Amino acid sequence: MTTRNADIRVAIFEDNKLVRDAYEAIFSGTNGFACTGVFTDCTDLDFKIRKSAPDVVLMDIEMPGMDGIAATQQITSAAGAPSILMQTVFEDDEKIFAALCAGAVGYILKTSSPVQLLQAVSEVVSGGSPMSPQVARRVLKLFQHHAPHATVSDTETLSEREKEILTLMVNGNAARQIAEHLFLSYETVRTHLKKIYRKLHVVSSAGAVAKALKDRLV
Amino acid sequence: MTTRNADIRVAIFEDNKLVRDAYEAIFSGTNGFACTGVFTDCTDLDFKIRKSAPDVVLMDIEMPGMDGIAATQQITSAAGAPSILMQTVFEDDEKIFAALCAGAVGYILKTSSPVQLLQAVSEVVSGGSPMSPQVARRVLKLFQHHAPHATVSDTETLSEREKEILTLMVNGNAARQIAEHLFLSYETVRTHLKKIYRKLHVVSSAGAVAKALKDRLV
DNA sequence: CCAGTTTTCACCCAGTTGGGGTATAGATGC
DNA sequence: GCATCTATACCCCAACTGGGTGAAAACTGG
Repeated sequence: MTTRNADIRVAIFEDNKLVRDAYEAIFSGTNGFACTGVFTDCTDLDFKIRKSAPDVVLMDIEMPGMDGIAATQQITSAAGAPSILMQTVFEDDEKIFAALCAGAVGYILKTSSPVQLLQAVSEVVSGGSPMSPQVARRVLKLFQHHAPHATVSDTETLSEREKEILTLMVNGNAARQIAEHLFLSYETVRTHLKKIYRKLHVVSSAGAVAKALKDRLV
Repeated sequence: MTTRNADIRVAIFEDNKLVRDAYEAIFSGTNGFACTGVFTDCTDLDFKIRKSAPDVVLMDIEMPGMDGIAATQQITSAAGAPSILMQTVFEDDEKIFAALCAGAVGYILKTSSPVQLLQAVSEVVSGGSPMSPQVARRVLKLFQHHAPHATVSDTETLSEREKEILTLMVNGNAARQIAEHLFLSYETVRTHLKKIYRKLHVVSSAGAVAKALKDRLV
């Protein structure tokens, strides 16, 4: 460490100058924190990370060139990588999902106060994942069912047998295999399949499988 | 509503008497909150929920008889169900995962202070998902681990064109439709499909769709 | 007991699918 | 330049699929 042992080393990736300067001032001017790098984009990303050797990277999710999500993926793929705290102006389910999949450990809004920001970074260092309860709820929603189309009404019109057959289909079985598996005649399985297609408003096995997985019918 | 309009109605499920009484005291004795039900177990669960009509259910994750996870599942499966805030003594990855899958919207530790507890319940009501940064990190870990199977190696062997065609298939298109959509000949699309099947190790469109969705290839 | 639903099975038929070839044009790479 | 890859396109053929119709057995709830 080149800084005092208690200092948390923070690197900032942010394309907006006003925000960038504000962040730099906050971390540079607060005891216990050190701003070891301020960057406007992700070119030479590996070099910038090595040079600033941060404990925590504050990463803007939207940046020109390589965006924050791609950068997060690249940074976290290395061994001993720093923790990455994403920041965004507005919650966007898809982006949140992508950022967390990419390996970000926390998520804060740009509307957070300086105190909240410092606290969030501290929490990241001590092994936490700070995020606003609102963002946490969104993450949970994605987590609970990545595609919550929730066609409950349709699910329930499917009989037990039909769900059973749909499940087998999702697991890659063709009509003939399903028949063998359930000790049914091939024609019976086909009859079931036709009814399933009508109920799900699809016209092919591929469509049925897609609907089953997207709507969590199985 | 039988209570003042600003009051948040809370129902408590907790088998330990000391904890139970403490919680009741906290919610009964704080302005803006009303404790509308205190229960030691989940027998007659539906009745207890209907009777107490809570906005938020504070649910112990471990209880004799039906545990808090099963109870959460039952409660959230009904329409217009209350939000459920889980509480536990110690973080347990599996239990956290199960509880959130069951539909809990938040998660707090029993070591939380009364103020934190009240704040957590308030956050639930206003659409948030309160959880300690430590718990959030665990959720994220499970989330990152469970959700993105990301068979990157296999995905990347699919060419851009192949991914494009696979996406169209997932969206319910047959070979003929894909051909029209991409201004390709029917036979060309079929050639692509055959290559996709070989790469994904499947033998049908249904299998390809299942793999694409399960492994998030599209 | 009767009506309705589910489950089971069968046949017909046009169209599609999956597997196997073969081949040409363009891009990439050494 | 030559190898390789990708995208494009076509052919054959057996098998499967999806739609329709019909019908019997079993169960469900009045």
